[in-house]
Amino acid sequence: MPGARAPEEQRRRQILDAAVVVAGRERLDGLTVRKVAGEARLSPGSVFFHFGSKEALLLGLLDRVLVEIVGRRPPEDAAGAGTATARDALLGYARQELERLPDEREFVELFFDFWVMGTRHPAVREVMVDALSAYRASFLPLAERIVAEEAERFRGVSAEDITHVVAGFVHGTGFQAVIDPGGADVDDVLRALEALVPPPST
Amino acid sequence: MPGARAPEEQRRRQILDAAVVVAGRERLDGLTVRKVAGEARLSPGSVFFHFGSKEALLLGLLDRVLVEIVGRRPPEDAAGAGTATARDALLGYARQELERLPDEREFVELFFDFWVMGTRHPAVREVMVDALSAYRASFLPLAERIVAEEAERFRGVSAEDITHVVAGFVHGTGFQAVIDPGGADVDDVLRALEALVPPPST
DNA sequence: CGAGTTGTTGACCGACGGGTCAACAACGCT
DNA sequence: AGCGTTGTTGACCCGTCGGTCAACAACTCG
Repeated sequence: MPGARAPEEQRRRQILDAAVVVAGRERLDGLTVRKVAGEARLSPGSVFFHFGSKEALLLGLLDRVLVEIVGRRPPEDAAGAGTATARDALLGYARQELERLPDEREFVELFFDFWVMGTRHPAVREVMVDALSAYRASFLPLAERIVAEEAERFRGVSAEDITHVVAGFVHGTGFQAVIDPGGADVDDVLRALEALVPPPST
Repeated sequence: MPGARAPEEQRRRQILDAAVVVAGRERLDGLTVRKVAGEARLSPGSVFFHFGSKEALLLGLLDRVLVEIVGRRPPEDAAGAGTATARDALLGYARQELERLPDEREFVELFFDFWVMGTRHPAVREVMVDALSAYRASFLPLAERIVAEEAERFRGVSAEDITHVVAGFVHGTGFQAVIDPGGADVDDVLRALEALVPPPST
């Protein structure tokens, strides 16, 4: 029954919701416009009417994924400061990141799918690179405090460099967890990390 | 001209060589049996004759990639010992791993393609998980020396845990480099890592 | 009520992919 | 020489996918 209007922009939401469902089930390479349309109980033509192309649909989906992964950081870690040393806060941050992996597994997988896709796809790459940069920036203040707390030890090392190390560790461990869940115990790995990165000697 | 025989098993090599070329150019998702056949100057039917399915061809290609990435470790690092402390040797190992990324970029990209593919594909997953395990095992002796050198500091931490941390960092940084080459200076990041992981206090 | 606008549909198109297969060619063996 | 084995070819089958489009339906505005 053609013509059944929808309250305007809600259609885009409806379609993106369907895209999330389909991608959660079949991953990025299993996502087709037809499946998304079917999941949204619409015709393929309608999806093209609202998005114009599959690429635009994917970029819309990517935004959704990024909101879930990098956006919506728990508010307390910008502060993150409080009582602990910056080193403890940053390690706590890493712990928190790794511990939420199992819960958000679906979005994490999609995040990594887009990561690899961005390797070939310029538009996706740009969005991903920005997102990764924003991700590191979210704990840059902690890294700055670390550098400040032990100026001699971190001579010639910038806070950004430290965020790269932490992000590298978190993402690498995330990738590992995605292909081999239950392969390594998160708690054991984190304790190893804490032993490798000692607290300030002061 | 059908019937032009080839010296037996050399055809498989020829086809896999072509697969490497095609995958290097178009990545995993751009690889089709037809393109591989064309690159090898054979007909598609011939590829199916020798491999049976695209999946088998991909598994063959995966072996090639793994030989390049995890196999063929420089001989000196098993020793790796020599004069330096284990901590220095392990950090040197990480440095060596990151520095070869640009040179082997093609294979590294394919390695990560297979990594993500393994997330959905059981056969690929199994091979990848084994390869990652072998990768960590290649510097396990260094991790064991680290634990031994400072028993108190690493109480309750196994050498395997340490390899997970190092592998996580290396892979995460590798993924980052693949999507954003030239995003972070490898040398800077490594100096940050070295500052974060201090030498034994002895 | 009538005309224009905005959606909506599903058939359709062209391309392409994995896989099959009948025909055929080179070689080894007896 | 004759024959079976092993390759090799390329046309072909069939499904799917992104995208288009003519037809049509609801809603709006005059």
